[in-house]
Amino acid sequence: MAKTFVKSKEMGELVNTPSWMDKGLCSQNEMKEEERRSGTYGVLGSLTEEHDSIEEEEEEEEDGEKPKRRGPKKKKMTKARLERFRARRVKANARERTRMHGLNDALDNLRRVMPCYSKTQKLSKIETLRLARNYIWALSEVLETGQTPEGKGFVEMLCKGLSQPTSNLVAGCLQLGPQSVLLEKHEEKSPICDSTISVHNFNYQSPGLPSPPYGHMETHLLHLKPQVFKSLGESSFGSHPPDCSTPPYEGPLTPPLSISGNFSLKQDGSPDLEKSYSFMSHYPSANLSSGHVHSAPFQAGTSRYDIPIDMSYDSYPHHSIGTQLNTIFTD
DNA sequence: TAGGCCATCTGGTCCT
DNA sequence: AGGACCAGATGGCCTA
Repeated sequence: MAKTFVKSKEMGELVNTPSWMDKGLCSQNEMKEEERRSGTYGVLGSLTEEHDSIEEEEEEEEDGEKPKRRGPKKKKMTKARLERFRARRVKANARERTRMHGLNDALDNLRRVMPCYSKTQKLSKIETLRLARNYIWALSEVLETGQTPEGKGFVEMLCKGLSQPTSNLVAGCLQLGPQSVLLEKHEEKSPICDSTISVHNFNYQSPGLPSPPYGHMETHLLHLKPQVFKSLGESSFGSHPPDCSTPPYEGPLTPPLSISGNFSLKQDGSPDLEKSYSFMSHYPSANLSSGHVHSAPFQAGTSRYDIPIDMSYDSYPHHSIGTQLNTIFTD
């Protein structure tokens, strides 16, 4: 169990055993437990030369005949200094924790405005960033070319460079019709068991949305100028896929689906992030029992994100999406 | 059990 | 001097 204690490269020169080893502890975790018990969490692990120098200092005080060292004299680490050092370290640890929590909160906020937000299937950090990049890129394409975001190319763009599970998740989310208002408690339920899903008709009419990306994929498009919508017809993203320059991870592209989104709007038309729904809740039990449920055709059954898909869309307000979906699936 | 993901601690560096 | 930021190390948890 005891792992080799490897300090960072700078600390690699130290030959002293770490304090938690001195204490006969098997691991840093045991050390942490010890520190928690003793109220010195984050302190015992901070083996430093300063720490060592305390003992040297005490030795020197006892042994006055020791030859003096050359070079810059190291500051003596008195007990008071050590206490200050420890206090500093504890404060720094707390700040670092806070900082990382802030970073994680920001990532959570980012997840919420992604087209496949789900509390039950959280995207990893790296996948969140990749999807965000793709999302920006895809929406930019919509703005520039005026092409429909309902085409396969759009989903291809979103999934570019994503891992297979994330691609499944995104595709699973986007291939469903625009229904939205789902309370958070629904998100905790299994889609199979959830029979209380309400469908919200999506007819948002413009104006004062804050800067994107807030809301549903179509909500984003409502920011576009009317002439852009005029040209929304058959998707042609697939015909000239934008150059995705630098994904460090080039996962396989997944077959595209149609899109919807996952945000609901408040009465006044502003996005209601609190009610953003989970993709897991997209599947009304009526459809699940009506024989229209299929697995997503992305290595179905091999992913933990595999989800059932209602291909009929009979119950969804946007029949065009359902029609397009059927076309895509029958390709 | 291996691998992915994550939280935390830590020391170094840069900036105010 | 102290804080922010960063990257390396480590161990826990979870899943295939």
